[in-house]
Amino acid sequence: MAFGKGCHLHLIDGSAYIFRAFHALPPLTRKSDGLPIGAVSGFCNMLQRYIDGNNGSDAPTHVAVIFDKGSHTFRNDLYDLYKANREAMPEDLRPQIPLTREATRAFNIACEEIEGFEADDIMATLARQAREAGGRVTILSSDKDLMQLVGDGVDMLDPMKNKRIDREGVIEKFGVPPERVVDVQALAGDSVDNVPGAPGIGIKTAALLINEFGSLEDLLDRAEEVPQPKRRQTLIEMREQIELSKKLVQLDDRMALPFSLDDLEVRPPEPEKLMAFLTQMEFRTLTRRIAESLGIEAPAIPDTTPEGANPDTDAPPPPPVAPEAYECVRDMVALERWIAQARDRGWVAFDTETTGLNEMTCDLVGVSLCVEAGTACYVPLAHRAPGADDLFGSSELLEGQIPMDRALAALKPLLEDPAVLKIGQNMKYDAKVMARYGIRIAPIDDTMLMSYAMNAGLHGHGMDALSERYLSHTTIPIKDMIGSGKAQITFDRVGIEEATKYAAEDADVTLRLWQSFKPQLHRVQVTRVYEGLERPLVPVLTEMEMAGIKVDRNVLSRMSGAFAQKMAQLEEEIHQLAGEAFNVGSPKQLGEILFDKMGIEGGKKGKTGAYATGADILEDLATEHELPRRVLDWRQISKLKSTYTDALQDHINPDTGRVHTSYLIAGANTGRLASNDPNLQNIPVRSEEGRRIREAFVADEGKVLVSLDYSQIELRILAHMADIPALKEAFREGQDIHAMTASEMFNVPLDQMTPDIRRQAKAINFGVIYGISGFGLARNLRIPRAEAQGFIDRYFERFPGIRQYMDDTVAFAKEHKRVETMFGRRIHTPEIGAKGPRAGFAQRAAINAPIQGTAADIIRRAMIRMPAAIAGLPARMLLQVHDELLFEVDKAAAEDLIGIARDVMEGAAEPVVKLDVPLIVDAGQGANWAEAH
DNA sequence: AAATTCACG
DNA sequence: GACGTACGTGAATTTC
Repeated sequence: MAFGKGCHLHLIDGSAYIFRAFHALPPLTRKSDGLPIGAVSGFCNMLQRYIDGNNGSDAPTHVAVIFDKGSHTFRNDLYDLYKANREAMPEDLRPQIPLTREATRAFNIACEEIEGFEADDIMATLARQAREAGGRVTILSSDKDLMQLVGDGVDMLDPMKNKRIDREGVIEKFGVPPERVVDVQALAGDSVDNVPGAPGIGIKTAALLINEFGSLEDLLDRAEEVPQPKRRQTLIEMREQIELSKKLVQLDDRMALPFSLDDLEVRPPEPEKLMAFLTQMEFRTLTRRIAESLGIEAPAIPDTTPEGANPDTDAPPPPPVAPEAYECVRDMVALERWIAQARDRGWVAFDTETTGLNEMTCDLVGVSLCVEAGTACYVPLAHRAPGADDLFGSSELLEGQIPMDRALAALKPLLEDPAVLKIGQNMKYDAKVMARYGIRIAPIDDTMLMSYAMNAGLHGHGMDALSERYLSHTTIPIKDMIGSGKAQITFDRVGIEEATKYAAEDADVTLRLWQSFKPQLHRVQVTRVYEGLERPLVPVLTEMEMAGIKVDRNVLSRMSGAFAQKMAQLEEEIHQLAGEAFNVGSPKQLGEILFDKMGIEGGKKGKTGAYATGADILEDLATEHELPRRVLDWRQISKLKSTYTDALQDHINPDTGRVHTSYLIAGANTGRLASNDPNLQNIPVRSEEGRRIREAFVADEGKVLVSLDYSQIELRILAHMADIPALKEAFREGQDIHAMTASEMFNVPLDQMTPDIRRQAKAINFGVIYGISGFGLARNLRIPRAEAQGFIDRYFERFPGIRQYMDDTVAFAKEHKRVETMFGRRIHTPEIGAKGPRAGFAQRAAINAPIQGTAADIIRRAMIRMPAAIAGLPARMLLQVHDELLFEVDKAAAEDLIGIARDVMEGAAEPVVKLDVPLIVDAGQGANWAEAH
């Protein structure tokens, strides 16, 4: 039936339905795989209720559900801050968006959306068309932005309150009739959509003014006549902003639509299609109820699926990975098609190929995208002919590649689109590479971090291993592309066809892993860990790593020279003492000199049969002999020179003059970060000589380095977790914890404490954190083993809760094959049931992990909150060293920074965890890291 | 590539 | 009665 006189059009505001459904309902997940499904369920319920309510005389002849699509509309072109303060879509809602489209179609209701337009504009256009054709319109929404459409033959219906809004209702709400609503909105502005309006004027004042002057235009033209001086001034000065606001709130009812009113005719339900969708969603009650109302038998829904099953129980299994099938994207038309597909889905797996492993120095060679298992492409951007170098080591780009700038310009809106989730494996790498090309990828998911949150301690989290383990698929080795060793080439020299298979496979595998992991996160109950402690760290670390820290090459190079001299001198003395020249750096040769030639008592070690010559052994020998002392000195300097003063210089980035480390988020089993390339978490500090290396880490001109570190954080956590009243009390009183321990253990009053007794207690305190043993403590303190064991026994007697904690933790580990931090991070302990020496090892690791891991979680929380907290200061967070954060800040703002950052760190456990002991942060500042620490 | 050593928390 | 032995990392060097 053609739309015309007597017809009645219903327009359903789909996006409003979804958000209502999402926020009104408790989170609900699909039983078989944990897919969040609450909003879809609520959405279906609302649609069903809508259909049930349509039996009256007022039933529609035409109906459509209208959705928003894309985040960029013509309003963003008018005003780039339009809807800028809108919060990101909740993670659990995102995957449900496409499902609501499916649901609408399953109900056999027309479902319309147009890229780059808001649903409101489509509804405005349809409403106008319907009126002009002589029909009536009802808009099912409560959105006040739509009230401007109400009028002769058009009204609104709030589906939740079942309240009809007509002309009178609009006047009640806005104080003006519908045709003046935009004028009021233009003046009042809208904080939700970030429409500026006129400052100081709200809806009430706006309505007053519009009623008095007749229209916005008249008001602005005759603003001089407004009696209130402040108001008058605002209207005159802000005229442009007000006019812009009107353009933002004015709906476009003249859109060109690719469909007509006739296409929206009400269609009878198709029970099979609807039932298929509802059962796939596993809506038991809803399926039964709708089946009843349709007068058919409700299909059975399988109860549940086995662990590790494919998430889409009703969907066919994904196709096997087939690298030959991947598309190579060589022109803009094809690229735009892929981008559109990604937008349609709301997610895309993304991967970059580069010329190296260092994100700060490598060049982008190509990117790959995957929108569905098996449907992936590679976009080559900078491949070159193999070997055909010119004098400067470069060659012409190969034909058939989209120019880099054009491709990136097309990809940027997608990669930055808040409505499209970008899925990666180790996304920090890709985020850093793309950031150097001016693209800030967001929002993201990361399969490496998902694996880490679920399976830390069980296996590694690299893509090849994950693919093997969870997809039973062996990925193409990178060696097949670039070779290895001396003949290794960079990825830009790999043939484009070969590269397509390799690169697109990575994106394909990443997407498949994501589809498998995403529902598992819920099932395993680590969603909070992943979303709260892993994923948010990616942008924070990206910023820190790209900021880098300034290192003074001259300081290092001067020290290097001095070290070389000292080493040469020591080497000569060592050779003389040995009576022959040998390589002091060779433990094997040193062992032979010491134990064979010089005949010192000592033993072989390990299956290699080599003598052990570690520092502790040489330390013992040093009391009797001179040579070992010199070797120890030589080794210390050699270490400082090779690892620090020399190697560090090679890490100074020529472009920035700074050193950019890279943090591994999923490196350490306990939740700690690890730093590499270079490791800036092990810069010397314990020895006076080594400490001076920190003088080379400097603040930029006009700035200082600020260091804040948690005091005794692991002992505090132990005191809380093991619930030791004496320790908790001591921390609350701000006492010297090691002196207190010594006093308790050895019955020495605090005022008679000696440094030596305190030192022993300190060693015991640390030993407890590591899972103490008599042997280990004896070796550490260099005392007889029996005496060490005596200390431990006494410690457990004085603090019986410690033993209890250790026993409980090991028992928990044995039962669950894992332990947990206070924030729910899981650390697996597969070796806990082992026999022999490995048993003790696994038990100590299990005892230590919750303590070390909880401390790691706390500083992660501080780091995640830090950027927002210090946003107003001229400061940057540069480094994390487990319990320390290092900042660079303008001199004048150093104290402000210390105050704010300290508050963030000391309060980082809250509100999730309330510790019985305070967290205390010490701070320092200076021109270099040695001074700041 | 493995083993050894040593820097850090 | 013997086994080994403090927790977590990364990097440079030598040796196989």
